[in-house]
Amino acid sequence: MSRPLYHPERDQISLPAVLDAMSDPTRLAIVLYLDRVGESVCGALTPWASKTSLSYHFARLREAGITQSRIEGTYRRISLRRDDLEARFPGLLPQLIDAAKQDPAIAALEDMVAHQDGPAAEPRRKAARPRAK
Amino acid sequence: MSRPLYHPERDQISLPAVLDAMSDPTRLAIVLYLDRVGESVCGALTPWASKTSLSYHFARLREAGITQSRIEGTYRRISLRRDDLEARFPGLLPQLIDAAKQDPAIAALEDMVAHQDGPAAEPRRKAARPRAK
DNA sequence: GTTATAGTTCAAGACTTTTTGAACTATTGG
DNA sequence: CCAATAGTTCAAAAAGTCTTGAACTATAAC
Repeated sequence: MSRPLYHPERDQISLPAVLDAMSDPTRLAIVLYLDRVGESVCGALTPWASKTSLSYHFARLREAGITQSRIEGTYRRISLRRDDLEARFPGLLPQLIDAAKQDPAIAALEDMVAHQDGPAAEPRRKAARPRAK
Repeated sequence: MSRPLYHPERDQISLPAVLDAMSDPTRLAIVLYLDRVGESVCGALTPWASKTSLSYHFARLREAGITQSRIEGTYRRISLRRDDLEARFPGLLPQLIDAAKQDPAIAALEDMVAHQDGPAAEPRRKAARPRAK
């Protein structure tokens, strides 16, 4: 877990891979969410799916070149690779985000996290509680 | 074979379905080809894949709402649903076509048909004899 | 009528995708 | 040290994708 996560080089990003990664409703909602909050962590989205399942989807986005993961302690801070995508396929990412906002099914998914009760977007380091059990 | 082929209504076109259909190199090349020639038939692309395989890919594009098939004799004349896509997801199709042109792997596939020896793009109907009904 | 052409449909097989839970690593805090 | 948290990895199962060839339908040419 300490070795660097795989990220394709800018020039290696392929259109079929990008579209394939974006063709899943969960992942489209993740991209919409990242577009809105800038940076997030895997665990912020557990309302959508299990931890394992999210790890899988985040890996697919990362391996397609859509996101980058920065390791920070036990967290992975994930964000969109806006500049690389813009360089490789100018205008594509903003266009896909725009289209996703117009698909009710995707927007509804995104709302699940948007209007959540708890502060899931920025998980607070929980002051490691006392031994209590 | 005489009943109308399924086409989703304009409002039923979903982004994940569109992106899924576009995430295959063969289908991206088909879209690029249709963008260039306007209208084509299934058999024009047999250099890329078998007849059965092409039928499958064309069905996927049609069922995602990306293309329309007009039955004309034994042919199906296939074209892009530019207006419907523009209405549903403004700017998306031109953007995807533009991006596809910048992916060497897709462009190379498209070239296979672009610079072909035979006149595969517009299969000549052998001058329908006066017998016509 | 017969034959040819354009395309679909079917079933099989190889492969890929996604979800699950259990086991695992790495880091933080006490 | 110990325990909790964040996330990955593994294997299994269910479902979906794509290619193939054979069988099929519908139209057109003769």
